[in-house]
Amino acid sequence: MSIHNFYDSDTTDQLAQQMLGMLLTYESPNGLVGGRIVETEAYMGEQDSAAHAFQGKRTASNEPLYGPAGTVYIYSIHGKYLLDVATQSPDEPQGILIRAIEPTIGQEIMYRNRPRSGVELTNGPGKLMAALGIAEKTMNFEIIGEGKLNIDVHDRWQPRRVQESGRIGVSIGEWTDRPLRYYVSHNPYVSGIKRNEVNIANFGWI
DNA sequence: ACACGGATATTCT
DNA sequence: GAATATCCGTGTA
Repeated sequence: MSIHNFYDSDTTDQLAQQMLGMLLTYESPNGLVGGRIVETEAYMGEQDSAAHAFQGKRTASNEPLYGPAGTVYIYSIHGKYLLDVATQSPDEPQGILIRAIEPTIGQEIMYRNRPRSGVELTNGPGKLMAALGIAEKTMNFEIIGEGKLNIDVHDRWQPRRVQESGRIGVSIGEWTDRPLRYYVSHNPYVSGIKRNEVNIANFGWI
């Protein structure tokens, strides 16, 4: 197995865009669940004022960011659990936050995990983790694809258009307005998308 | 002990 | 739509 993989094959912002459409799956105790990635954010490491590793900040909880490309980084905020994948070489603490998925596998299981209607199932980073049924950090330091969490880089739906914007919840430093959030234009599972932006016919896929 | 955050739910005009 | 209320793990003290 090579030490190089998708997660160090390009700059982190480029990787975040390329992840849109990929199939994310989790072999949960209740069965296989997952869906298509429709929204991501890139965090560019020590120089990025919004990143957990800004200025080299390194603690027990953000340590997975310093792991090799593809390391799972689950962290909690406001009592929720969020999913990141570390990018670039070890000790280069960049990463990508998975912000929303369009559910395609095990939807019944996910609606049981998170009893909300429609897009409310997975249209946010904490929501999608609750839907998958992940509420702990035990998968930290695993390499994505080597455990129960997987992102299939070869199984990718093609977005008609990729849209970018500033990152959500980021309000400090000069990186606040950098367009490092990416989403599938017109997809209903994108967080905060307006109803009249949704393309009900194709959900924004080719 | 305590303040706060890469969020979400609820409660209003 | 916008303004709270609440979530609880984490970092610093």
